[in-house]
Amino acid sequence: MTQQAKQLYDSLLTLSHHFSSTCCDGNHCEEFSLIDYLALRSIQNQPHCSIQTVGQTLGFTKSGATRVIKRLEARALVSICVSPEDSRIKCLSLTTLAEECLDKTATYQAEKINGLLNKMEPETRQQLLNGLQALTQHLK
Amino acid sequence: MTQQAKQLYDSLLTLSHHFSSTCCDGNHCEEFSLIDYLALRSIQNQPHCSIQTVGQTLGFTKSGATRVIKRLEARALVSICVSPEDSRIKCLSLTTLAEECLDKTATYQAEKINGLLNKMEPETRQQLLNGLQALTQHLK
DNA sequence: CACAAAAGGTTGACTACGTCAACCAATAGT
DNA sequence: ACTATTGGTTGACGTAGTCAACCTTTTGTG
Repeated sequence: MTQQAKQLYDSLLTLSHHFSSTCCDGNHCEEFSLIDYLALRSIQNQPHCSIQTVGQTLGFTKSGATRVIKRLEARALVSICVSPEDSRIKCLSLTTLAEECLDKTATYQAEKINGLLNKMEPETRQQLLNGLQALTQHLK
Repeated sequence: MTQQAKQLYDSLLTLSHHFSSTCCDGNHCEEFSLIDYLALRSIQNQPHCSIQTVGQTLGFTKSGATRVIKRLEARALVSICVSPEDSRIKCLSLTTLAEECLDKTATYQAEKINGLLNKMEPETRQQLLNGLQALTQHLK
């Protein structure tokens, strides 16, 4: 039982290391750190995402979040405007460049993962997917 | 199909972020970055591990590897001696402190993971484990 | 209404971490 | 012997995030 969990932990750490940076290998697309990628996705999923919201999803302080957003803005990946309701808050949104890059990256990585999955039995594959989704669900 | 892979990629990134630092929450034990933890495990698994070997398993340059080892040595987690066969090479080994910490950390994390696994069906659990191990195997 | 408290965000000083290039020492090849 | 190669170290550098202090805007209260 605990043995099972230790093996799982091992696999998870290996995977974590492997996916700690994210790219789509050239193809006129940006390369992202895991953090930057998750920040962009956080902005993508929230309608009027604030800077601190990004910080919370990443587990950063607000100053850290500011810096992440700053560099994404410098790369023309996010656009920033002031909230009409509360002028302290900044509303973040993705540029079309960012949308494209996220899409390309997801597709590229999905293909790579597909390559791995195809080496597995179809039902094992589905089981893995179900298991992982259950696991990430319970993480929250 | 690709949809499946994209979902999987999502889950993997979430997990990667979650496990990017490793601790056993006090308990008289050290807290590790993912890198430091993997470096220690690399040393643990290799009989007479050299510095560059660590660098290779982490995907670092040799200078990066030197720096990782240096800080682990400063924390009294690795001991270094010169290889009797080739005096250019340094042999790394874990101190007993490191052994203890790795063990405690693995146990602690395994318990946490067990908590998650227990929320899943027993067979789903085993399927997840099998699937993940297959996946990490194919990564190499 | 006024004024203090709270909340969003920014910035400077700092620390941690890894790369690059140049370097030293030791081994290997011829 | 003498050169090339290999393991390792170090200084200069760039990136990245924290902390604390700060500004600005909003909120809450007497």
